Amino acid sequence: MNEEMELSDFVRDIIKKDLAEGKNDGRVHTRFPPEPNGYLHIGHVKAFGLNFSLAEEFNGKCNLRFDDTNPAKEEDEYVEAIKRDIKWLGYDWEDRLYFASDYFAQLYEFALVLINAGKAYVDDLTADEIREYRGTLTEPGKESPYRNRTIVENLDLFQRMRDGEFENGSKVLRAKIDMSSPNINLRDPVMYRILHEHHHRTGDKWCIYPMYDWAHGQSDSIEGITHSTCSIEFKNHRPLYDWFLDELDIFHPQQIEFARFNMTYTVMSKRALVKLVEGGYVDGWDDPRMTSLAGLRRLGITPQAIRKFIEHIGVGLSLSTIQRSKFDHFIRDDLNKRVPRINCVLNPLKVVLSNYPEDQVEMMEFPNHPDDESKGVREVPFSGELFIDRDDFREEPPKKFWRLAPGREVRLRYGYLITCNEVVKDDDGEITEIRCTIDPDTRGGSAPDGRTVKGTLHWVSAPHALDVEIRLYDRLFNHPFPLDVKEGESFLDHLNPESLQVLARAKAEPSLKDAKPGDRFQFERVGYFCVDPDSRDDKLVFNRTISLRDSWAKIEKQQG
RNA sequence: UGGGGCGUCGUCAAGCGGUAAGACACAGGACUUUGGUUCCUGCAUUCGGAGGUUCGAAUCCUCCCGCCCCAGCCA
Repeated sequence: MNEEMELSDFVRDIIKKDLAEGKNDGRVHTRFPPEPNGYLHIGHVKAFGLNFSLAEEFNGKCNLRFDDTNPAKEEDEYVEAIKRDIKWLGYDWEDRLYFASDYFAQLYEFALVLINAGKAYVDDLTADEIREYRGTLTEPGKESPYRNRTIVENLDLFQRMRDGEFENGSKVLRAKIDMSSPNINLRDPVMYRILHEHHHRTGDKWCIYPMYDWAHGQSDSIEGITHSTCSIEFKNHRPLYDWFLDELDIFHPQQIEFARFNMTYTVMSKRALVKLVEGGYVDGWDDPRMTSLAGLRRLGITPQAIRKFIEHIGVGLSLSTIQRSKFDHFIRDDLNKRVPRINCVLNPLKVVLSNYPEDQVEMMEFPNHPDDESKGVREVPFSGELFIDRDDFREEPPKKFWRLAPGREVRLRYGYLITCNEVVKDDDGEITEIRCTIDPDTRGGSAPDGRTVKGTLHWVSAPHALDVEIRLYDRLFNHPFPLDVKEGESFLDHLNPESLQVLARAKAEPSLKDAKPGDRFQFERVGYFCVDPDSRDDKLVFNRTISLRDSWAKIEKQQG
């Protein structure tokens, strides 16, 4: 497999062409412009991954710029969370951290230029009136009665808007373009609104705030951005983006739109994510079931897996819904290569080895990774009382069940071959333990006579086992398209009631004793797990990142 | 029904007039001290539909159909 494969898509084609033509003196400068009003989720990685990767690939730069033009929704908490998440993915804006609010003064000067050119005016219409005057999708709008105020009057009014003389909503500054344009964005768009609101960075210095359309292109221009990518819903805004830059006659970056993506069994809209958090359906923004980067991190997914996944879904203009299985593939693929193996029994079943010398303990050698010797080996204690998983024993084994059953011989991985001879039950008929005998000639797990067994089980020595808590996370929704709802339903109706199952009494091998939050392991034959920050010294908590592929489960399901 | 965008395997996605890459998923098989990994094999005579241009069309033209976005003083 070619790991260094060169990425190719229409955005990169545009840049290659620009470079070939010597545009922008050969510079490539991108930016990622999030609004600090929430946490980043996996969908955002497509956007910032693209921008930072473009800079890396074409020897350019990528800025991080917070688009903080609406003080009502923005907070420093989000600024910090967003920076943390981008860094976690391995991207670096170096010293180029900017805020649209850094440009408020400059933007104000630009507005004066447009007013002086007769291209912007102060409008006294109310929000409702502006909506009425705008027309509809099929009917043209009509001009505001304030549209032809003199330049002097506009200058005076705009100054007084800035000085705080007027109430919220009483006036706006609008661009004078074309009220009958088929593109509604060009029907005299609002450039500034009055908002007597405290801004997370500029405090109370301003009471007029620029709208996205007025701030964005000019901010790009100020930073010398050459290629300004954004999602496809801004396609209709590009004529406006271009209009402002052309009227101002300043450096003109190129806006390039691309499509977002959706993923099955999950929601990615900020609105939906907020609802999940605020409604208490999940435990905060970093709940491991969330597609927020904070959640994926806590689940144990690696940044490398996320990057690979994003690279593989491509960049285009069509809205796609990626199957969750594709993401799962990249999660497993990365973890498999990266993570050490360990033994952990999720649902313990006691196994007593009747012919194993009492009180004897042997240290068995386990490789930490079956395909990577450099990861070394470790010693694991073996004794006469063990735990195996309840799933690995059946009193009446179905067809194709290779694991332990009365009279059956199986291998304890890197231990011994054992045969089950007795099943012990309590008064309710519940199996409490099974009694087996070992073949003492099979230490390490292979028989000198060459006989083979089909089943190999993982195990933990009972007296040495660590008690750990396991949180089995599953998909948050049980519907592939949670947002597809019938009348009167909500996406919340598609919540999977079994998305979290806690196993409080799992048994892990002692090697895990010094594991720290964030450490990842493969529990052999089970799945990939990550130590949760909720862990305490006396009790480790593990989150299941993802299970191993399980072909036995498939067979069993087919058998009914 | 105004404007803009998109329609290629179940899902993503290459392709840009020369005769349908790749990935995931799925189905077989090999190997295996993880029913994991790995490795083979199979998986669109056909590109939303219908016409047309051409020696030749997923690629060009015409018409039609479907899906998405836009009427915030949100971004």
